[in-house]
Amino acid sequence: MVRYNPAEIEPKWQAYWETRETFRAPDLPEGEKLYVLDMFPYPSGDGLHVGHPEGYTATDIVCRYARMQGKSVLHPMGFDAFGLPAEEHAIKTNTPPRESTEKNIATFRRQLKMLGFSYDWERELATTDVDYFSWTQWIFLLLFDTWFDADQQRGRPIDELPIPAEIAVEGSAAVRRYQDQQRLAFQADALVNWCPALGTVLANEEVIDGLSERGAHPVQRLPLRQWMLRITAYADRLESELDAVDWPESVKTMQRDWIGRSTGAEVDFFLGDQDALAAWTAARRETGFPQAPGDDVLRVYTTRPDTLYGATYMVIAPEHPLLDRLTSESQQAVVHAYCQQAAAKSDRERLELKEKTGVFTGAQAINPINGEAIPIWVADYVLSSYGTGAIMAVPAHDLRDWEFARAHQLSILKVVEPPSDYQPTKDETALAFSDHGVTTCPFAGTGTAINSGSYDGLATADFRARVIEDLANSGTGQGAVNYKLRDWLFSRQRFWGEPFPIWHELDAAGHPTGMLRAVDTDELPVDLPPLEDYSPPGRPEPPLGKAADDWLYTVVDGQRYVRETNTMPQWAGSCWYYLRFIDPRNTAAFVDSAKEAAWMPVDLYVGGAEHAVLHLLYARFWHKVLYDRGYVSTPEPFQRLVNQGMILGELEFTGYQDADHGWISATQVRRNAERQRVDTQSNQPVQEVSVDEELVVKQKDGFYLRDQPAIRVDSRAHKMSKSRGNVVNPDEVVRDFGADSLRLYEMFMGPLEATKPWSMQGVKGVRSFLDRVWRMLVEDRAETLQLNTAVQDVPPTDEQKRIEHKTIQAVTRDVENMDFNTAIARMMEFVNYFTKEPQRPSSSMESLVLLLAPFAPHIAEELWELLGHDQTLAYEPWPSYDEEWTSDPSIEIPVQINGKLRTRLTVAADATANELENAARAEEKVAAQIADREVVKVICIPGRMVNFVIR
RNA sequence: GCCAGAGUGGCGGAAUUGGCAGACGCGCGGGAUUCAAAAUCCCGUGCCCGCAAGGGCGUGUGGGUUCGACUCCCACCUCUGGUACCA
Repeated sequence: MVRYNPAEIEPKWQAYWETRETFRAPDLPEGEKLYVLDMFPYPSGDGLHVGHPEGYTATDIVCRYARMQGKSVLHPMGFDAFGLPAEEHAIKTNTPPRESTEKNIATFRRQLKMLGFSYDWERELATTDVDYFSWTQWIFLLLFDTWFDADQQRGRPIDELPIPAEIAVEGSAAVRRYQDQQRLAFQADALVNWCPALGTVLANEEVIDGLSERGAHPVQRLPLRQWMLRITAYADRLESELDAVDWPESVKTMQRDWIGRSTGAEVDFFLGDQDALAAWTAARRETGFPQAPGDDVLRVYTTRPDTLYGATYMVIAPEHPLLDRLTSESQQAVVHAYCQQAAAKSDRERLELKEKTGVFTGAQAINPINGEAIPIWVADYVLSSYGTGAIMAVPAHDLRDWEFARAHQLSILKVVEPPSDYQPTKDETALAFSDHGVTTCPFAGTGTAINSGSYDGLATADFRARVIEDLANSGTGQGAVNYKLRDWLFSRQRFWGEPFPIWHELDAAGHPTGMLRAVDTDELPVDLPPLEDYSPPGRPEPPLGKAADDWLYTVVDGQRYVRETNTMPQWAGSCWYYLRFIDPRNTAAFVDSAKEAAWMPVDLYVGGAEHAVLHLLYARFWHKVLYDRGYVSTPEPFQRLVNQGMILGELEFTGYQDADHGWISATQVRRNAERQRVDTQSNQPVQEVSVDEELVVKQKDGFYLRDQPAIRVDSRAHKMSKSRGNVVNPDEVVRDFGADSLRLYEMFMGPLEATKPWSMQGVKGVRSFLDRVWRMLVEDRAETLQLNTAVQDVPPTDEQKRIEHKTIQAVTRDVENMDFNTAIARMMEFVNYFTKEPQRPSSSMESLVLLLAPFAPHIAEELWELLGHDQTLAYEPWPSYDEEWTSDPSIEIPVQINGKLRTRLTVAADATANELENAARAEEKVAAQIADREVVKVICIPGRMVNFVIR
């Protein structure tokens, strides 16, 4: 008995591929190239998740198919291995994080190899490899050496930065400081999440609702010197160049929303007395609108400069630099108290309290459009980090300003008349109020100007254009663009990350002077130092501060320096790994230009949708800098992107119970505003309870408890999680069913991009398909491996030939479209047909084996060998089909009467409309139905259908 | 709230362009084989009425366009993901 035994044949073929280097990619592509990339995994201690092989199998099929079509394929794999879990493990066990990281990588590598993916393992890399992060540091230095030329819209070497004369005269230190301000990698104070109880700084994702994820300790926001990357300089290009890539529209939209480009104007409001206004106005007319606002004005950004006449007050953020100067003596106490309170609140808390709080500063500013003085308030609904951190409030035409004005009795002046047929939006009506029987609400749309002096009667768009021109002429404003995108906070107070290749200059007393020195590129890498202990430092400082002095300090040319002790975030390594895969062992460059130009861009990039914004935006940013500086040949790194869907746990029945464990029907459970499930009658939260399948019975509109037919339960699948206990382990699936079955099942579940639940029965199903494939070709009752006697070297019958060619056509088309589920269904049909055939032509069997090979490569290689071949099938030509054999000579078509199916008709495939109609009329059933009725119309679509419209 | 995407049998899903709804698989029912079981093979399987022939109803809900709608249009409901005062 020679049964299909994946445990035996899978390791056999994996060893074959490895020893013969079957999937080694050439340095340079020969002929048509295809670069297919998987989002490389973070090697967690839990090992591979069944979600990983979903995308990996899809790309593997694409690659194996492409090789059989004669393309040069680059298909690498590596590990995104810096990260928090390894550092936490290091702290707990006081062992270097590299140890656990390497152990985890070994597990991942074993599991990936066990699944038979056709990676070129010679190119494997981990972001934690010193050879790799040496070049990450090199790229950081390139960012450090680059400034963004806004006129040319590209990054240029810092040497080429024009130095203003007034700075040049101040000497070299001033020039260096000026340069440092313009670099793409620069330093700034930014708020960090400092957790005193844990004695460490936390990443944003480690803070939940203002408490630490671990231990739920309070977290404070502290300003700390941080490295930033000037991604905002590239905002325009990051947005517009999305047009050129073949990505899901939803991902492009998410990136555009994240970048959040808006256009409007910056306007200066004079801060002096009315008496001084004339002089200021005259001066501005002379000098024009200055680059920096100066102390005598409050600069605002607005997208609606057409509403300038409706500005009745101004608001600045609590962190605004002018706040102290603006605050009048009498208001000092309230303003101070307000700012203290605002600072204590986390961003989230600020949002949760929806009321618009704020206090008057005591100061006023003069509106340049009409010379009127309006009060300046401070309120935390204005963000310091957007625009200029100050706004002109137009309560009549901005919902937030309206709410604030209503709460603080500030005046509201209408300056835009809505179109006559305008219906207020939901949000607008929600804010309506009635006064003396008149109801008013804000209007945030566009319309016609009123109460706006000489601009009255202008449409919003025209007003906008005109007023921007007028503001520019008077030197009080100019058109401006703003982005929601912020500069990228690039440092972490962590050990397990890439060290920055930067020295800080120290003065005689050992204090930093603020001057920086880049590590020479020939001194890279800056490796991580060994530490005595990995526990948090207990101060809001990085753990690298604990390194030995010989790592921390140096002296160059008599000048003493201390190392930068922050490390880079996990995103850094994943920003450019796709380039290193092209030339992973190069010691002279991060990638050889000829190889880069030959392989780039990545033709297909597959991974989870969770990276839709950050990873993909950061990588595109780095790539554009490398492009500007001439190191890569394409403006975009990833030509085509596909997101694989999430794999959920097995389907479960979920019931709901109240606090006393009484059942509540799912029909009366809703999510409240906080996304908690509550009983709609009592408004009390309910508990989710998993219900055994046995206790559930199906009724017409859903599932109900067998014992309590009034209680409906939900039937759904949940995310896999350790706590829910529904995690599927790929090792076990391979042990029980084999890698080919796992691969095949992951592809058979449904469309690649869909979210879908796991089913172990489904795995069993595809395994029995592979068993059937095996028995179709193998004599399983024989003692030794031999071909099934039904497999014979005979030409196929016409019918067999049609099945074969139709299958090749369908599978080819489906693989091209990445519709792997239907491709597998077509192969199942082929096997269902041929297992019933007493004679199975070996040529047809070979076609099926080749079609199956990308999906289930181990069994395919084994059967290929059995069919008498002594070479791998990895480079065998993909089966071709003949159009002539993909259609049947006669077909069955439906006959409808008034659009309802009445009967079917077997006709020649090329029957004309006339022939169809006559054949249909001759059909007994049809004749009976149309006999005494008037036939109004007959629709005959050759090859499709016939429809009689009768009265 | 806003922006995407989705809703088809008991379950996963299929349906080139508006043209036979439910391919393929799971599950379930029946049968063959077997001392028996596993495995395998064969038949059936959307729901309702009917012994059957046959008929009616069916792609989240309500409406519309069309000879004909899972597919196109309008409104709504539910779910999933993203986002959150960005002036």
